[in-house]
Amino acid sequence: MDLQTVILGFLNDEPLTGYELSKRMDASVGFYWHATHPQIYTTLKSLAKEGLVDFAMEYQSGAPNKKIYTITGAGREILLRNLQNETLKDEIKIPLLVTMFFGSELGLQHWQELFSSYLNVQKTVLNQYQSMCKSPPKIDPKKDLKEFLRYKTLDFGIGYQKFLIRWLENMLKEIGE
Amino acid sequence: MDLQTVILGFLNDEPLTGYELSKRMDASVGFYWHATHPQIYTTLKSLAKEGLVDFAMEYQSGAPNKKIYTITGAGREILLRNLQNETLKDEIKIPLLVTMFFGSELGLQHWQELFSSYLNVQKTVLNQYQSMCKSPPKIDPKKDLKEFLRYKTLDFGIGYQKFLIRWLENMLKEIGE
DNA sequence: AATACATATATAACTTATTACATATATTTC
DNA sequence: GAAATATATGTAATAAGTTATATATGTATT
Repeated sequence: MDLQTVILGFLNDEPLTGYELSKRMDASVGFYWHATHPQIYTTLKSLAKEGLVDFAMEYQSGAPNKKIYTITGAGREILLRNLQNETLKDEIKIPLLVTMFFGSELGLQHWQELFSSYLNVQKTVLNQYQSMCKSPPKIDPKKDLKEFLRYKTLDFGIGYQKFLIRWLENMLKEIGE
Repeated sequence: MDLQTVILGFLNDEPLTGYELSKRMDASVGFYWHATHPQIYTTLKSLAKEGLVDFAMEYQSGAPNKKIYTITGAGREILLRNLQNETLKDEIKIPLLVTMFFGSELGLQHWQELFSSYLNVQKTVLNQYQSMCKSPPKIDPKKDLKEFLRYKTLDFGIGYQKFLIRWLENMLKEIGE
């Protein structure tokens, strides 16, 4: 999995500008695959060079011009091939755990503060996820696989946050505070 | 959090060669912060240049020579500073979720196979984690914060794997197979 | 004797990602 | 009226990470 494939995936749904792509990512896939805007703009440029996407200029008087990107036939082929051959090797970097592994010298009080501020952040994230989907819909995977799979990525996020929050609360109980 | 800090963290415990460092990482921190060996060797080189680590050659007749790295006083200072100022921004890349978001065209059967092979991998990982710690020890964080925090990183891994496995089993139930 | 695997180190070429810089307008808030 | 924020696009410099290649030995297996 790489950013090229992620961008092709979004453009396979609808034409988008770099800016919109960036916002879309932040609001969905971004939680388990993040990219900054310079990365997105440079990747779009190289995708265009490879003929996997195309773009149309939308000239705006007053406001800055837009480049609206669309996926090409070749792009769709590459997208499907990449999704099929995906090796599913996770890359998970959780600095809290690394800090825990090496940071016992920071002392108990530091850890109480760190865990409880991290807990607050994670509760906010959970609320964000839950507000994206108030009532869990009953989607039949046989009827609408796309909606089903997309809902399930959110369901994963909610489940993960709940696990994290439980784990942190238990941690705080054990170290006091 | 960066690789420099991770390496300094290990060397703060004991002197190690690049190779040993690589093995240590694979067996512990590697699960939530992975690095390849070329990365480790180049980072050690730059740490030495900055005076944060030092090394002694161990000449071996027959076997290849070793470079045994130790942390310096400056290195210990930087380590503690980095751990204190850690911003705890997670970077999580889970290609399965990205593939789910864009890969509905792959069809139900593909998904059944993918989820069940991913499930097997995750069960193996859980077994690995559990074999590292057969009986959950009762560690008093007030008495041995280091051992407590290190155990808790493993506890996190076990909890995460259990969540993942439950989620995957539920998924397979919902899509059949 | 040959193969495979573990130990041990390292560079080169390449790809990816981050941070800082740079510009420009519209709308909202104080 | 000023300041902040959102929209909108990009480049440059740097840092980080991957894959392939290179060398060399010990031990265990077949």
